[in-house]
Amino acid sequence: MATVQCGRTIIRVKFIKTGDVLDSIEEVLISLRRVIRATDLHSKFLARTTGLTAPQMLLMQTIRDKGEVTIGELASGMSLSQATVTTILDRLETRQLVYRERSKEDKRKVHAYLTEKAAEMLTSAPIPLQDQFARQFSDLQDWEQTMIISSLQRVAQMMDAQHIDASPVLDIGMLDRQGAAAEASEVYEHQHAAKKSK
Amino acid sequence: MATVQCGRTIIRVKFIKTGDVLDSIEEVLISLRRVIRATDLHSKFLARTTGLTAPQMLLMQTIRDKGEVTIGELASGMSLSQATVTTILDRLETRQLVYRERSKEDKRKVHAYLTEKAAEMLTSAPIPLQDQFARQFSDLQDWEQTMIISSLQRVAQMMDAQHIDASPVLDIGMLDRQGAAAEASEVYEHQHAAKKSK
DNA sequence: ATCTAAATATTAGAATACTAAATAATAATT
DNA sequence: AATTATTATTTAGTATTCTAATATTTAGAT
Repeated sequence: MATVQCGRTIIRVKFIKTGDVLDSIEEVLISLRRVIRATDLHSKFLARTTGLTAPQMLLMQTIRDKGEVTIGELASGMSLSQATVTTILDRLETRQLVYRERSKEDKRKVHAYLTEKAAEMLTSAPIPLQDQFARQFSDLQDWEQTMIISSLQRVAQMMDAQHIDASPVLDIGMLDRQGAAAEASEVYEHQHAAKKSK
Repeated sequence: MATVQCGRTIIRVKFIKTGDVLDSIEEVLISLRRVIRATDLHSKFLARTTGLTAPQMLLMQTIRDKGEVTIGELASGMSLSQATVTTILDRLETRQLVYRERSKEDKRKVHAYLTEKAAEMLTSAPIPLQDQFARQFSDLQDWEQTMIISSLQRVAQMMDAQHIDASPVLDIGMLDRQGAAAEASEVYEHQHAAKKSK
């Protein structure tokens, strides 16, 4: 019976030994493909229903989330070239979903803003995948929600590990930051120091 | 201390109560975005290094996996229109990565095949993301690998639940199908019957 | 102050992806 | 035989994405 400390939380685990690591990886990849495919189909659905394409939608969401952003920030944030962002913004601007204003501090920069219309569209837009997912997710038990979150964070961390040197272990303690209480009953030595990225 | 049965396996869990379900969902979505973004960046990288675009690569992989496929099967399998598949195949055919043959049984149908060149390219192609991921994944402990797999399968299942009526709970027993042994120590009543999709 | 270099956004041009509609060929049905 | 359905292609139009070139502004150096 293994026991592992996660922040102030203890998890005691007894689990099967999977037959082959390669098979496990294959299962992970299959699941990931399924997830990615589902989101892919979803964004196609959104494109059909809203008349906006996925990049357009994503760009608007990014503007909403980041507030006053420049084109360059949008480009690097979305991993696109500035030219691409410009053309997408052009299309959004002709639909009056976005407007641009040159910065007063640095006249090289241009800020992008959402219009009222766009803000409404984003809030009132159908987000069936997220909604449906959220509904199902909230029906799960706490331990399962926590498990999923930590697993996904771990996977995400491993995937953009290009930028990270050597922190192969998820900071499960992050789960604890909501301020929930937990009592320890057993402790497993944590092999790697937790480390925040960014 | 909650205890849950997963197939023949028992997991005993004591975990924090996350503050707010909405926050949890937000964390899940953020992680998913990170994962999807990582794979997205990866396919861009592949496109740069191999000279092929992501759809082209995916199409070739699909042909390899499915064997003798028609254009329509490729289209539905990849959720694209036949026209799109046709044009992608056109480009692959000019590069001599794919060839087509009209079916003898049903002359409306056209089968797509990989050339030697393509098969080689697929096997020898750099798959650094998967490799890197696989390396890190295999370094994880068994319980963590299992946790990640079941979490991902659960998420994937919830995401394409459009097609599924009402089986909101992951068939964790699937994890057991490798034939590994496990001893039970406690049992938590499983609320939902396991159910295989497809 | 002037010149140079860097940063920033846009434009232009090209390749790809995607869809819908029309077309053509074959198979199945009546 | 005639009609209908299936399958793949072509065509036309829009969107995405990149690189390279351009213009403008800012910052730094002389």
